[in-house]
Amino acid sequence: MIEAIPADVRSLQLFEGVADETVCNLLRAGYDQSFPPLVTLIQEGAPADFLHVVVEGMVELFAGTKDREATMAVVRPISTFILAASVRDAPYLMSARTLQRSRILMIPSVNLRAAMATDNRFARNVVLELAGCYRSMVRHTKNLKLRNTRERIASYMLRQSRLLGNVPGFILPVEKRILASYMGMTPENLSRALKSLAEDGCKIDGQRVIITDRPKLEALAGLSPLLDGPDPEASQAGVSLPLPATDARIA
Amino acid sequence: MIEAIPADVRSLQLFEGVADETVCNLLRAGYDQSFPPLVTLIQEGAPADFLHVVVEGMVELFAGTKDREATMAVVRPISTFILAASVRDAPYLMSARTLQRSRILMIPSVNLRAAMATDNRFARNVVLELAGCYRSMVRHTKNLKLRNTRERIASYMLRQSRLLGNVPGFILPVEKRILASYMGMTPENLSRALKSLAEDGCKIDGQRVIITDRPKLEALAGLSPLLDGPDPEASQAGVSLPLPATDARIA
DNA sequence: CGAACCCTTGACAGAAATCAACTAAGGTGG
DNA sequence: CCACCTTAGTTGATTTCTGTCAAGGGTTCG
Repeated sequence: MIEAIPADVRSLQLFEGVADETVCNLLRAGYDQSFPPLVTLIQEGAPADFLHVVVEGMVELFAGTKDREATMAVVRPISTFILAASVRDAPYLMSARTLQRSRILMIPSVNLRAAMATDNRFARNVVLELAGCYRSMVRHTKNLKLRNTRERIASYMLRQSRLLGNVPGFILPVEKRILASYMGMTPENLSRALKSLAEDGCKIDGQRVIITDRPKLEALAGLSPLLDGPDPEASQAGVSLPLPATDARIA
Repeated sequence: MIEAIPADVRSLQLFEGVADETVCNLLRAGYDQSFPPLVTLIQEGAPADFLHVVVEGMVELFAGTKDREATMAVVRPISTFILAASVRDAPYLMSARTLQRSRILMIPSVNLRAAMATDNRFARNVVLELAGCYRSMVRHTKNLKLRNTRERIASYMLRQSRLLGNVPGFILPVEKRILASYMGMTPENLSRALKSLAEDGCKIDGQRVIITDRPKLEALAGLSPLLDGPDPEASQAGVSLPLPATDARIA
């Protein structure tokens, strides 16, 4: 299995500069599995026995009470998730389910912590990764508190555009109902708000998004590098397309 | 100055089990200063040159756009803040100001990172601290997304009560307007909601809070260990009184 | 004593959730 | 291949919630 995931997983920021021995030990202890869509990988509240890495596919992190549910992030390759619970040996605070057929690498938390103890560079990489996750969550929270729905949507569209190289058009990477939940609104509200954004420089047709008036949209979003970040930083940066993916840009 | 902060700072989780030499180096490189109330310690967007530690007093972390502002957390002794920006050498995502006269220990980020490189135990402590901060922020976000205003307030009151040992009565640790901002609502709304909570088992008179019907209040809050956490975990766990403070409990 | 400032209260406007109905697309099984 | 079912998305009507504006009480501090 080490041979099966050579470049992709090895190129994780988490493993950058780390001794091959450390990485190999982690990978040997881990499991590499494929899951169909809509499989629950993690139940919030369960003990965090494994660090998860999305190698292929797409995973939703969500949380809920008995009658409500909220999407917290969508993780795309190659990224880790629930690192914090793993290193603390604490219960998961979020559940995870596959949105597509996904290939997941699972590394036992025990081995993760052992690797941190023996390999200082790896420990520091974990620090950087966690700090990125933290900052990503801070941004998300700031977004929720400081912007209203239309502003959140506008900023999301601009962020997507930037991730693809400031393209004027792209395809939404996830279903709208998930987007709505991620941004803290109902699907109905998202639908209406999307329609109304046409007046502010952003037209939506199905999954296709076209930014028709960037300055106007930026004015609405009140775009700020502190809220939206010039850098992706974290692996789980939210509901985003972190890579200039093959077919996401449409214009 | 090392002599001036022996037990308190040394007892930080961050320094637990760390070699005296590492700690001394960090403290020698740091500055220990007192600030009057309402001094801005950190401006969001500025480079993170120092890790900050609240030794005495109280510090508010907040974020804002030009016309809006939101309290993100209130930090009380003995706790660190903006650790994530420090280790990543990235701009602060939040501003910080003193709410009371406060004693702040500032450790240069450069030294922090150097200590991580030379002392593995310290690096792992940073991991744990950051993971705690992350989880704390996740909880805060879940709170915002999954509960409405009255539920958020009810759960806050129950959490405060628990931190003081499940006392039925206590004094609010911060001004209501800050509480309101922290919980994502306007002061007017908080005021009205607090009044209405009398029907649900929680009476408020000025700064004094008395839980009159705990089961009823818990039912309203939908209290769950995953949302509210049995453990404080992070140093900046929000707007809370993490210690059984001298005069906070009133009943 | 006056000036801020926090908090509260009321009236109102605006935003968002809810409920319900309908369309469209994709998958299943006959 | 088609009828059927499920589900995402949209739209409209309505209610509920929340923010805004305005005013007044109380406290602290110079």
